[in-house]
Parts: sequence; C-alpha cells; structure tokens
Amino acid sequence: MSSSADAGRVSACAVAVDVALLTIRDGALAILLVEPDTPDLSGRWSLPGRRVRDDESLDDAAHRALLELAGIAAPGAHLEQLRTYGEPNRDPHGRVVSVAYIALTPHPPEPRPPAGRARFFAVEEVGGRELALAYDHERIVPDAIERARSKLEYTPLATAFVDEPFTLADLRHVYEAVWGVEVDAANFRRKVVSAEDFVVETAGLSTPGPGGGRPAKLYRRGTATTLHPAMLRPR
Amino acid sequence: MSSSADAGRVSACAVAVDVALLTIRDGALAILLVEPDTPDLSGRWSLPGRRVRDDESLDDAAHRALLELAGIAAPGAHLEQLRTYGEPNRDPHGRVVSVAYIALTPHPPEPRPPAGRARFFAVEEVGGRELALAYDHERIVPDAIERARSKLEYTPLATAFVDEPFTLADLRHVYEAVWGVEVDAANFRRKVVSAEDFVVETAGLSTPGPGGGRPAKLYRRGTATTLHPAMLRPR
DNA sequence: GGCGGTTAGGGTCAGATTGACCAGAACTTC
DNA sequence: GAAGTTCTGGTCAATCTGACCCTAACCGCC
Repeated sequence: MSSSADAGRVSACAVAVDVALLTIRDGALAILLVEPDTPDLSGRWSLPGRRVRDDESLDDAAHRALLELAGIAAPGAHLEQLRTYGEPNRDPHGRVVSVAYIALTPHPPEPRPPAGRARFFAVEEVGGRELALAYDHERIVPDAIERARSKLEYTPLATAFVDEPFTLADLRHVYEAVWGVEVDAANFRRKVVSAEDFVVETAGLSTPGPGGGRPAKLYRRGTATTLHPAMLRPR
Repeated sequence: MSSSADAGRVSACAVAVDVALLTIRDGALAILLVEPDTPDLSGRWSLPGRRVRDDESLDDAAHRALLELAGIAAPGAHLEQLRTYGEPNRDPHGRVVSVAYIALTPHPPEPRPPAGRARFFAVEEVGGRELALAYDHERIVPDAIERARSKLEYTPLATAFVDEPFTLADLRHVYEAVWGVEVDAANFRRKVVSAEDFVVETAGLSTPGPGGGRPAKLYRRGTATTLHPAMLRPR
C-alpha cells in the first residue's frame, strides 16, 4: 500500500537510516562505528545514522549519514539495503523505523567526523563484551556481517572491497578476511577465472612487494551480477 | 542512528507495509493482488498494504494488511522482508516509505475481502501489458518473485509452500512451479535427502492419486535454515 | 652473477558431485 | 491379470572440488 484511506491509529513517525560500512583493514573485516557527542548516548558506539528528510531518497540519506557523522564521502562505494528494523520500542525516544544499509568500500577512508568520534573496529571486537552498542545495533551488526559473508558466495561483491585494477591475491585476501578462513590460492584462481564475467584480465602486471615474488596479472571487475558457478564457503 | 539531535528538515512521514503473498496455484506460482474500493485507485490492482500503526511492529502490520484487505489470516505463513521502497515521489499522496514483505503459504487460502476485490494471479499475468499495478508495485513484484526463486536454492523455504506432511513430489512441484523448469524426480530426491536437515522422513505413506502409482513416503520440515549442499537452479 | 626466499600461475590426481538414464516396487484402473 | 502411473533406488559418464606439486618470475644478498 501506500496512502489514502487506511483506517486506524496512524500518526507521525520517523524514518531513519543506519549504515554498516564494511572494509578490509589489516587483513581483517572492519566496521565503522561512531560516537556522537550527544549527551544521551555518551560512551556508546553506534552505527552512523540519520533521519530521512522529506525530499531525500533512502540511499541519499545513507550517504549523508556517512558524511555528516564520519566525514566519509564514498560516492562509489557499494550500497545496498540490509533490512528494516521497526519494533515499536527499539528507540527510547519514540517510534523510529530504521532502514539499515550495508556499504562496502576498499581501503578504509580515514574518518574525519565533524563532531564526536568515528573509527573502524575489527568485527571481532564488536559483539565482544566490552563494546556495547546503542539502540538495537547489536542486532544489526551481525546481520550485516552475515550478509557480506553470504553475498561473497554468489555475487561478485568481493570486488567492491578492492580498488581497480586488482590482483587475484587482493581478491583472495578479501575472501579470507570476510570469511575468516584460508583459501588455497591455486584453486581460488581456477574458480574465479572460470566464473563467467566475474573479473576481466587487463594487460597490466603488478609490481611485487619488498619481499619479491612473481608479478601478478591485473584484473578489473566484470559485468556479472551473480556468480556461475558460485564461490561456496568451505562447509 | 535513530533519534535525537539530527539537523535538517525532518518532518512527519508515513511508514507502510506492502505484502507480496506467494503461493502455488494450479501448478504455477501465483501472487495475491487487491483492488480496494477507493475511488483514486479505481481499476488498478496493487499489493495489499497498510500504514503502520504507532504501537504495531512491521510484521504485525503485514499480517494486518493481509487480513483487512484480503480477509486472509495466515499466522503460520512464512513472512520475511523483501526490501524497503522509499523514493520521495513513489506515492502521489505524499512521502510514504514502504517496507515490502514476501509471504509464502501453502494452497491458496480463499480471499474474502471485506471491501473491494482480492484474488490470486499467476505471476506470468502480472507484468504483462494489460495489468497495470498501482504505485511502484510493478517493481516490487518482480523483486519478490526473484527473491523466492533465489531463496529456494539455498534455504529450505520451498517447504513453506506445502502442508505437512508432504511427499517429495509435492516439494518438487514447488520447485518446478517457482523456477518454471522441469526437475528430474530421481535426482531431486537424491539432493533433498542428502541436504542436511532439509526434510525428515516420517513413518507415513501417501495414498496414490486417481491415476495410481506407488505410495510416496511422507516428510516433515527439517530444522535447517540454509541448505548444504544447495539446490542450484539449472544454469 | 649466483643463490635462497617469495609469490604467481599452471598442472595433476583422487574423490565427490552432477545430470541423464534405467529398472524394479507398489499402487491404480480396466 | 495387463497396462499405466508414480515412487525409489541404482548405474555411469562427465564435471567439479580440494589437496598438492612444479615451474616462472621477481626480490635481496653475497
């Protein structure tokens, strides 16, 4: 539905967005949290979130939340809805329905919050005992992580975590960081190149790191939206 | 985020739910549409939807939409969020953010709308030329169908379309109806029983139909939430 | 330049999985 | 009892998977 003649007690309510920005930091999956300098939230980290303005799309509000609360402008980042959290009592200030997003970005952009604090946490830290999140964000964060882990299996979304061009080792490190398992390099290569339009080879070669090693071929993102065959997690 | 000191033009706006109730009818996937008897929507079918009340969860609102607009009480039906549609101009009456759901149910319950009309349409009819849907429901419906098709691959959700106990033929007919392809009965059996906790065998046997045939073993839903290994669609 | 260390990229091989197909079991109706 | 239908178990070849190895191509150091 959408409008018109609904019977019943319907009153004004607020719509917000909360964004789980995920990235790879130090070889591990990390998530952006903020600590706004509002008194009622003192000491509690939360996902960056904002109310949605009247003339603003949900996606725009998500980008604005990242910009206003963490100083991160990520116009190219992958952004998708996670789900909407709307329990009547999830926010103590009143009825707020929150549309949660996940955003994926390559190397962590440095947060520069205009106010309050903002930084990345390894996902292992979150959900730990000492880090209590505000609102129901304790529920949103695991949902976001599981969504990312799952989407790596059957979509080319891992490429959203790396800058172009990238090597297959770069891409493999993404899978290892998000899934938390080691992946055999040779078998990984075979699966990635056999998946249709997952990646496209370029003419370039990487320059080896300080330890040496054979230069790796460079790739760009392919046009696939789903992977055939899929990259399944080890049981 | 959720509340407190957000700057900017934030005003009252409405939250609604729209439900895509899917079922198997005559061996094909079907979707419930309603035609409320409000003058501004005359002649246009739409998904059943209602505004969310202040004290009501989103899931409750989805159930209420089915009950009030189609007379369908489906407390046991599978209900999950699809996504949230919130473009500023999606509803001509003002800013309405709509949380779309998909609901799956066994044999189509007979719609008994208190007002207006409600009936099931085969999904092939929808999206066709002659059936124009209201609002942006033209977008929601294909999303819902694709979600169902996809979820049949890696979750045991197909069991939500059949009553317990069921035969493996019942379950196979679900896959055939939703995917629109034929599935080999013998291979289907092998995959279903090898998937961990997808279904559990009971002691019962089905009674053959009028044409005869060997009685089939009866099964109940298992406890799995994801399928290992998955039931992949033919390319 | 030669040598050990490191990473990329290609291959092999046994075991598991898949799709196509067949055959028997267990029921129906005629 | 015969013919038709459906369920269930099986075979078999092709494919896919995971584990592992080997060579290529770079590094730094002697």
